[in-house]
Amino acid sequence: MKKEQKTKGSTSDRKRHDTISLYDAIYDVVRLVPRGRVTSYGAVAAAIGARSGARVVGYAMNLSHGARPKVPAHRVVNRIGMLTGKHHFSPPEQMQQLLEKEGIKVEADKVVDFDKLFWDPMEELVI
DNA sequence: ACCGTGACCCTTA
DNA sequence: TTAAGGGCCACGG
Repeated sequence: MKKEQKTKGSTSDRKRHDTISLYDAIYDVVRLVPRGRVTSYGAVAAAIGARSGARVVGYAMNLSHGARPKVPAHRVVNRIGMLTGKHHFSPPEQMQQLLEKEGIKVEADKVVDFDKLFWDPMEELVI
């Protein structure tokens, strides 16, 4: 895959993931999301310590289309519980369908009781 | 190597 | 209260 191109010697310890890619960490965290629960992009970003922000997480999700094992991108929503990425699914309704299949209710492209169903990866990482 | 784009989030008016 | 703008980083062309 990607090798470390150290053109600059002063990389310092900015990245904690030298051997693995940032995307791998993101996928791993997302895969940790239990069935029937949801999380947010910001939570994942914070979990991996990516100050890059939630934006990169969303971008990673976009590439997770062909990631193996399958990445439950449908369980990842924005911080208000809105299905911002639904439009990117094969059929846009697919995301909502998958959520409903897991017992999650969705209304107006928003996860019902998002606050209760919210799953913070950080809590699991602490253990 | 530079520029534009993006499944976001936070601060300020 | 709602609305708007800026900022952050990574990837593709």
